[in-house]
Amino acid sequence: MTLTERQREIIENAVEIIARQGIQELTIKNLSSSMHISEPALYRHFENKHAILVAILEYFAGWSVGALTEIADSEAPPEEQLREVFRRHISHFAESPATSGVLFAEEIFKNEPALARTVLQIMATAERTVRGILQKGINSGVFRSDVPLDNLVMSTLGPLRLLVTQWRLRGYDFDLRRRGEALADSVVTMVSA
Amino acid sequence: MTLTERQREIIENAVEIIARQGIQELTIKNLSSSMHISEPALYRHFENKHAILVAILEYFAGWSVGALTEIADSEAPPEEQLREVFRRHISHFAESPATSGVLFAEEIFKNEPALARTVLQIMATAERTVRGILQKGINSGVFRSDVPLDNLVMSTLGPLRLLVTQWRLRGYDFDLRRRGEALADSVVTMVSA
Amino acid sequence: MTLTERQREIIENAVEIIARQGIQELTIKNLSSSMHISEPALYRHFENKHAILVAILEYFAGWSVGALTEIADSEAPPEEQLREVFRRHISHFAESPATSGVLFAEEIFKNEPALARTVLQIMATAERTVRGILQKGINSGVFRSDVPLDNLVMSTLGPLRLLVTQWRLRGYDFDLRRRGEALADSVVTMVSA
Amino acid sequence: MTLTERQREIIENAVEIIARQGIQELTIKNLSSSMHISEPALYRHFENKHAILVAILEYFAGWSVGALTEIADSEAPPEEQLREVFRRHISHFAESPATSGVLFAEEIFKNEPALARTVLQIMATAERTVRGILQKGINSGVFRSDVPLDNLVMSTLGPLRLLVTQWRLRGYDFDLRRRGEALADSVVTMVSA
DNA sequence: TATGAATGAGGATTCATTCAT
DNA sequence: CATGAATGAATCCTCATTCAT
Repeated sequence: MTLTERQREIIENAVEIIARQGIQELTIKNLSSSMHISEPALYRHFENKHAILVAILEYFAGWSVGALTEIADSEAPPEEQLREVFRRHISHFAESPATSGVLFAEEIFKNEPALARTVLQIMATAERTVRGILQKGINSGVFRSDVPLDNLVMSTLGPLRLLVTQWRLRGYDFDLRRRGEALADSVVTMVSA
Repeated sequence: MTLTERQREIIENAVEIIARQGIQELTIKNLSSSMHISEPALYRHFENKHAILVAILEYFAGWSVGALTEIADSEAPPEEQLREVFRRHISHFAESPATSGVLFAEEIFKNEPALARTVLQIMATAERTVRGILQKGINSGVFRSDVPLDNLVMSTLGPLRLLVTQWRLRGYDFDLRRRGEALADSVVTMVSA
Repeated sequence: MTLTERQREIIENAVEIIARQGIQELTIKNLSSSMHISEPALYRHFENKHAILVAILEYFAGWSVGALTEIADSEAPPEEQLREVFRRHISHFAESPATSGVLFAEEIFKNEPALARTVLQIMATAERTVRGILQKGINSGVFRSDVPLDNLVMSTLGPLRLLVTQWRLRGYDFDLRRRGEALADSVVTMVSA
Repeated sequence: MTLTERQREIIENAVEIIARQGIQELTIKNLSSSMHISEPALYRHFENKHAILVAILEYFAGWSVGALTEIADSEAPPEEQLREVFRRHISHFAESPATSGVLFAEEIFKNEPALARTVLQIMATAERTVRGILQKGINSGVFRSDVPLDNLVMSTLGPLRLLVTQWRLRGYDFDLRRRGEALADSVVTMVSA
């Protein structure tokens, strides 16, 4: 499912629209006009609107799985891996703020069960990876064991999501990297034994 | 801004639709037919669709502020207050699952700046209250002081939000109260000195 | 077809709306709310909207026929009678500017043949009266006889209508009486032998 | 602001509808069905209904300004120019009776201030041109000087408007050209010294 | 590869009117 | 005499999509 150059441009524009104006504004008309092409032209590149949404999600799924796998497979100690989970996500969002509007906005895909499932899978992958990291840390005694692993996972990903959500809702008006770094420190501190 | 009986019914139906099918499906047609009335009939009770969304948000804002104020004003110790924040929210969602789809789904109101602002205010109120509780705990030495207060707040509300989000996305397929209680315990543990 | 007090109020309000906002804005809702009553309440006084329009026209027809007959039956010399035609119309409009918007706005009643006919009758009555006055003047040698009577009529009523139309379109921003008086003088001058 | 072929067809149909049934019947549905296309198809050619009305007015404004300028710039003597003003307008209306319903029906555009202003401008242009012609005639001693110029203008345009209005209201049931020619003669006679 | 023109379905909203109270 | 609640029909307009070119 590799994308053509044009397809990439399209989903970038689509993401931008979703981020800036919400999904309700992601219409074929808006999308095509943002690309300075005609509406039918879009259909040369994607079968229909659904296919565009699918591509958006797959794009993120690919990035997410890739990034998380890389982290989990690294030699770094668990605390560092945890920090890296924060760092990678936050870097990604800081570089293309638009994406944050899509990745954490599950509502968007509610109407389309197939997409909703993909979203859940992306979330599940992230959870699984973080759980793995935490488990390693617990085993090695770096992370606390007085809290159920599941809740430790929530306590890691929850704050990360909330930070990004607020950043987005507030119009990207604070320094995400700085706040993200600090939050990662705090989370690691709280998670540590 | 007290609602008539009929207005309450309408926003209940609207919330239900948003929760079950997403906002894209909150159309005047769907809403009116879910109430077994004609479309124009809705306009006797709300000036327009926007007014319905406003009413939904105000309804939640009212609930939220009320609940949080009550907690903060209680005599309970900080740990207990924190647990109560979890309990109240989770009770509310468990009783009317539909509402969770609205309260944590900021995306919904993206198109309408006035509504987006209200959402931010609701979030801000929650944050302020939790910050107050945490501060009290820090002062009394119950909560840890080695983590910036802001991040402590994120580490409290982030997991709560994430839990509810997952519950919703998974079709309410787990026992929110039990998981919520456990999560509250964990969060309190992690936040404690 | 005598009107109740309430009916008179209603048609006055209706005329006001037509004058200020155009017929497109003459809706039952606008009309009832301008009277601070409910919509169904209007139906106590008029069978339907059509009946309101009929009443408006009959109201004007009555005034117009009355005024013109009085003038034609007076003992005044033709020039004076002609000036009186101007004066009476202009006084009427100056006193209730709203009415000008209805009386000369034949378009308004286009959709309803019955009403269109009434409008034509009102116009025809005015023409007939003016023709009579002019004929008298021609017979007595005061008015010129080198122009067909029909055209003399047009040259009398045409300018009057145009003056009122412009006054209305320009938002009643000039002194209708003064301009009307001057115009009457000019018309009499031009019509005189 | 040149129109495409299709746009011209649309405004011709729109004018026809206004003329025959009144503006109240100029709906997107009526207009599109009169063109044997679907409603949305119209929106390919005009952004919205307002734009259609604007185009109608601009079309007339263009014609009107053009015709009047041509007349005023001609070498013909003032009496002849005055007659030409009548002739050109009347020819135009006789050829496409529909247009008369729009050009002299200011009420139509009442709701839309922008359009109302355009109507006033068209009227003002006509007035200015006729005033110029009359002034020339007065200067050269052909036209009378015992009547204020303003009123002379009213006495020229007023009858012309009234004639056309009556023709339209009576369902185009008399020979406009013949009556127009005769009226022009009469007006010139009355305006002459 | 691109587009101009078109469309069926549906969007929110307003209309005049009715009816039970 | 008045109203709150309701409605069928119609309003303008937008949607994703198609098709001939």
